[in-house]
Amino acid sequence: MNALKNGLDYKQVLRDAGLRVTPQRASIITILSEADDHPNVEDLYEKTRALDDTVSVATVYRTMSVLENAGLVRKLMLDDAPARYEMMPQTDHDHLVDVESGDLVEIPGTEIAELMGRVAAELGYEIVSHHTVIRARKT
Amino acid sequence: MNALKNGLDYKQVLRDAGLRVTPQRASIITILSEADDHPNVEDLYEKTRALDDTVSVATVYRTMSVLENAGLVRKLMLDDAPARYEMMPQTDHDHLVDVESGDLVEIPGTEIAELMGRVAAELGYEIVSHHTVIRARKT
DNA sequence: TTGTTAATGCGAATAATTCGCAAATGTCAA
DNA sequence: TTGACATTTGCGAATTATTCGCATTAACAA
Repeated sequence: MNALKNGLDYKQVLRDAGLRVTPQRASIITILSEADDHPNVEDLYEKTRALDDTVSVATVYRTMSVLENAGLVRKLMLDDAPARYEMMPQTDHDHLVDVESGDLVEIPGTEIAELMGRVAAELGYEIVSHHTVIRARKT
Repeated sequence: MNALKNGLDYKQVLRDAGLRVTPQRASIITILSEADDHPNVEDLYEKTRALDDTVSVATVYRTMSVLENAGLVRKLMLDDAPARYEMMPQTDHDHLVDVESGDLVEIPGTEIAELMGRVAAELGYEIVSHHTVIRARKT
């Protein structure tokens, strides 16, 4: 009953990490979890406010940071825009930025992840995470 | 004789792009071209100053931006640190960040680039550029 | 050589993010 | 249940990378 759309029980994850389950965190996580785009802090702040006007921008920032460390959230740094966030996807994926429109497209599949694992292994490393960003234009 | 270590004649590239060849740009490009790490603006500014004290930080920023648009320089945005730069490599490569030490390792080879091209094509796009960052730890 | 226009240095401005602090609140042990 | 206490919060101020405005300088085409 605490499970998000992605199947994660965030309350459990927070507690397991020794973190507290606060209403602000719950609200922010709900909003991020329901977003189908990749919101930045401003987006998150505004949408969360509509649901719970006790949250401040600072808390959105702090929550993103906390959730990222807990492995629940992925931070996307693209171009020079403010950071965007997404719930850590169960099926990993990468991103393609349409350079004309600025649209962000998700690249499905495991092919990229597999290659990354192989490449890292060849260099004597084990992957913690990887992220590919392709900038492209429609053909 | 104007060719950099990577074989590019930057004066020609600048002129072809309708840009002027200024001493400040020359100094900055020399420094960046000789760097074997991936300097940020502060690094570049300090090293360039030792060679040419007419450059200002603003010009380093502007030069990086200009060179990036001209396709001579690649900007690396990793984590939350200030942007780093490298001369556009003739043999494309990606990067691996050692999460323990913060070291930045270059991943050689064309395998990644090839996969990216294929993946983009499947989505109906042609690649402008791509960049993969792997965060990993030594095994 | 000269006129045009891009490029520069300087310092101020901006924008995203972080911080300091006092008040509030989740959690755990009794 | 209650209390104690460390975490978390809101607020606004501080920080920091980067950009801008503007007057001056200098590249380069004619």
